[in-house]
Amino acid sequence: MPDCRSKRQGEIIDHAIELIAVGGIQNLTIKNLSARLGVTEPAIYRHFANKFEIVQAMIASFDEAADNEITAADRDKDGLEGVMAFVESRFRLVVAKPSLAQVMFAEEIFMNDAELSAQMLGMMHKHMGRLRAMLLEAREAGEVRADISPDIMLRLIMGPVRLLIKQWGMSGYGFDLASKGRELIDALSKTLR
Amino acid sequence: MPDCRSKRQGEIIDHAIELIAVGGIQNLTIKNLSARLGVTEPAIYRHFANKFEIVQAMIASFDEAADNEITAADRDKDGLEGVMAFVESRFRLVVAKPSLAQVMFAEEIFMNDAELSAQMLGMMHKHMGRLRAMLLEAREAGEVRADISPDIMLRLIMGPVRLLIKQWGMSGYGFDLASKGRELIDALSKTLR
Amino acid sequence: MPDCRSKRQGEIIDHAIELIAVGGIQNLTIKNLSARLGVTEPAIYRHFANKFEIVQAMIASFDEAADNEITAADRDKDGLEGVMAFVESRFRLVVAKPSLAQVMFAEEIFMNDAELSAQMLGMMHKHMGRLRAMLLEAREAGEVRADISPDIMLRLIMGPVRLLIKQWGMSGYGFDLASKGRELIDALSKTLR
Amino acid sequence: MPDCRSKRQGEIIDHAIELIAVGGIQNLTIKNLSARLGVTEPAIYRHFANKFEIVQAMIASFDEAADNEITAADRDKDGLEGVMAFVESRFRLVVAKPSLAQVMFAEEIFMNDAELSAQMLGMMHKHMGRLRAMLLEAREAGEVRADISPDIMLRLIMGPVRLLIKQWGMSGYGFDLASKGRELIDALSKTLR
DNA sequence: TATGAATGAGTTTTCATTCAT
DNA sequence: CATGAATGAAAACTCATTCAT
Repeated sequence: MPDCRSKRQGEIIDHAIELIAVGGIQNLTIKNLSARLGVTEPAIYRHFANKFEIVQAMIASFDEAADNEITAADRDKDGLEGVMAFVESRFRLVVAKPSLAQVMFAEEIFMNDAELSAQMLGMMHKHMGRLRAMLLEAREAGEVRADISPDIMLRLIMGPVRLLIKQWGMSGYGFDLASKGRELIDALSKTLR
Repeated sequence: MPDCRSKRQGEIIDHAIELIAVGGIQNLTIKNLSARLGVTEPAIYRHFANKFEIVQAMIASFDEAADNEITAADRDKDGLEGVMAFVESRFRLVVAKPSLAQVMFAEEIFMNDAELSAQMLGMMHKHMGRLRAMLLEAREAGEVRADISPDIMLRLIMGPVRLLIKQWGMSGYGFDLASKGRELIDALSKTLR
Repeated sequence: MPDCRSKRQGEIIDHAIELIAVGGIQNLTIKNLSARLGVTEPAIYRHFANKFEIVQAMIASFDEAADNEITAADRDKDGLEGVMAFVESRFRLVVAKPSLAQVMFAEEIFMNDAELSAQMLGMMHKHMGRLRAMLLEAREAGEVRADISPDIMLRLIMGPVRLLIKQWGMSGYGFDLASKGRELIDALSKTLR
Repeated sequence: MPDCRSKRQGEIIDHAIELIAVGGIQNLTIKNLSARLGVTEPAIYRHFANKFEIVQAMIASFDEAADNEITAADRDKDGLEGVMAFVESRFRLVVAKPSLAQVMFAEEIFMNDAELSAQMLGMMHKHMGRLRAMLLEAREAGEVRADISPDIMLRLIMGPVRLLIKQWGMSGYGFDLASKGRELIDALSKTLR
């Protein structure tokens, strides 16, 4: 639903993400935000009722961004192929918008507020749920080994993906994530089959 | 070296960790800290020059805690056995002090300050370096598969470990980490051999 | 250049001077300042980034005030006449804005900060330099005695001027500075010729 | 009355003077003072009931120091000779204890507190009174010109003395005060006779 | 005579937010 | 749609001082 969001709101969210990427949530202040936008602080309140709503909209935008990155073709895939398409889309996502690397998988950033924390957790669960469904298909189709519970296998997949993306962010985007990502996907294929 | 730290300083650090575990760095204020200790705010400054030094000492304490958790027996182990002993010690560590689960692997918490950020990154690199050395031994001894680069294999191991610990923390310690940890270690043994 | 300063900034500076005049720099607190202005403390920070900048602007304003007090006519004068016009302008200045009496010549007030201290010293040197130039003219023109070095004569002039102004301030403006000033100028004329 | 003051009290006062000389009264804190003395803060309170008493004792010590600097021989002198002996003793005083240069004549330092302010003013008046008496003698003896009121002449003398000492302090003792002082005394003799 | 630990009151400054224009 | 001016609350930290030991 990018329709329910004005152009200016989108800009605010983008700058908010970048502020967090650069200096953590402590860096996300209305002052810093307005400075980046080149407006005064009260101007922000023309577009969002308060800071909470900005952060909320920001978290919602992660979901959207993730969804948009999964192509129509990918949506048809299932089983192990679907799992891998999902993982690939994560890498494409952060390569396209690097500041997401430090924010998207850092649930602890929003620990501050119970509601935001729940929203992040819900998102994580939702994505994990989608993955798990595909993984179960793969398992029934015999595409992946059956001696590891889907629960654990989920972590064997997403753990390294998240760690690689986090390290990329922390390194200041200091290596080629796309190629490292392909390597990782390759390794996952080898070990899980 | 806990000798360089007074009893009171240790208490302050413990409470600081718990404050962050509960509500993120935004929750680590001198006010909250002193309230938990049952003293007034200025009392904190008898023990640390400023907030920065508290956080710094806190990060240093992670290192110590991790070191202390690796038993003498573990230190003799090498190769794949050493890797698994390392991973096991991580689980033991957070089980013994659960609040570490939300803090130890959350490098983004300290993004705020370049120096603290570097300190966390350095710690991560140090631990990863130790693991990599053992992994190379395991590889030469033929204990692990050779078709995956040690670099990637490192992430295949620590990624899931970190994710499991994080999920345990986010769930409010809602599942048995020790048993899930054993399951994970088992799965890693199966896939990497 | 009062153009670079907003109306509100000018007010803040004026109140800052008066606070120092009444109770020294220890009396110049954001709290006292805002109370005098009838606003809350944070309101000050809309007009100055921090306390240091207030004091800096205050010192700069001394310079301006002094410059403005020297009339166009005075600027044309040179030699001994110029010197005396300069001295007279000092008296006019503090009579017009008495709180300056306790602040303008009290370099030690700003000892606290090296930069402010240097700024005050620089101002003193600048004014002394102007005086010295006129004094040298007077000397060459034979208007003043030649058996005293210009360096020392400078102090013979400004020392008493500063002391008189200081005493006026310390006395709570308890005597007629204008008439005492004229007396002093008269005495200087007699002794230096 | 140095008898009524313990050795430790004298040390505290000396360090207090130096703290002010270096960074103004804002630099005179119990913390800084105890740090210089190499003791903890409460230790100070063994020797003085509170900060106010330290500053009061410090001001009293100026008086003493000034008195001690006037030699027995000088005390016999009167008239212009007495005046000049007084002035010379001022220069000897600050040369012997340079930190006094920034404190002794800076009445505004104690503006903060009415009582201390009055104490400083009283000291100034006392010294000026002594000088005035000698100046009147000199006048009656025809040693100094009679066309300048003693009041003004007092300022013609002490103004330059104070300014020279202040400049010496502000310059970081960057010139030879003794020789400049002699030059000044010489100039005063020439102009006032 | 000194220390370790603490405190109440205050410091400068930042934060999210409001409101009249 | 945006600004200038402000605010209540809270942040980190400092200050003089106290008290048990």
